Amino acid sequence: MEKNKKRMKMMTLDQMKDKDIGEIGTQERDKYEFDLKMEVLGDMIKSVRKQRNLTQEQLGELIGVQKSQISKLERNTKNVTVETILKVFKALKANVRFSVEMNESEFKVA
Amino acid sequence: MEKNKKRMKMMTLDQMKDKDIGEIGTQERDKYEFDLKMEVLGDMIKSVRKQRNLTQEQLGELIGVQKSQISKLERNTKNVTVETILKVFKALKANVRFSVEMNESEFKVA
DNA sequence: AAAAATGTTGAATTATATGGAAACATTATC
DNA sequence: GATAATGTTTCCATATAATTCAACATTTTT
Repeated sequence: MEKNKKRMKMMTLDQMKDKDIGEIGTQERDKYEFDLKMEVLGDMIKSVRKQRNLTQEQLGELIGVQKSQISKLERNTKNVTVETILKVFKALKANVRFSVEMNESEFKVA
Repeated sequence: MEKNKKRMKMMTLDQMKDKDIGEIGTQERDKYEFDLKMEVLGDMIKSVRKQRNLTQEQLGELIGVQKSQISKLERNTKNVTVETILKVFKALKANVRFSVEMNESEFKVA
């Protein structure tokens, strides 16, 4: 993260900003937050796809699935598999970063 | 990413370092890379759990699953669901970050 | 405003992730 | 090195993610 000055535009979601993860909320709150993240994930797919100027059908072809599947990935606030995420963004030639951080430590995963 | 100078230790995996995602490899290569990421993900769980000084059984209790399930998540190079990832790291009070970046743009998801 | 292109939805199917139980293996503790 | 604690594996059930097809809806183009 030192020399990562690659001048990037950041589209940070307000709702997604750092929050006290220590304080566990109610179950509804948890579900809400999960749905939010899933929704955002779908938005990301759509957003990147648009930037690549691809239709759902075209993206589907790249991956090997129907356009309906892409639509679902973009709109459904359902759960998703890591494999699916990687598959989609790979087709979109986008780099997926997944990291976990604790107090003082951060662990890069991909 | 500007004022993210929160002094963090980074455990970067050599194998995981930035690579040309534009150049799509063979299918075996793809699978290899996917397995790698899954393996690393498992390692992360284990690593954070250890830092929290928890046994698999204890972590399991926090989440509400058997220790065998934790073991599987840590060792299995299988696919995993986003919900599961979040659930585990939430129990570990660790913050999960997931982002997607293209050429010039980065999109924060969580 | 028709026609064509693109996106959405629902129902059904298939594949597979989640999970428990118990037996086994490994590692720590005495 | 026996005992206890921790982690692993296998077999199995259940839930649900991935996917298709086809009809429908929306948006874009002409």
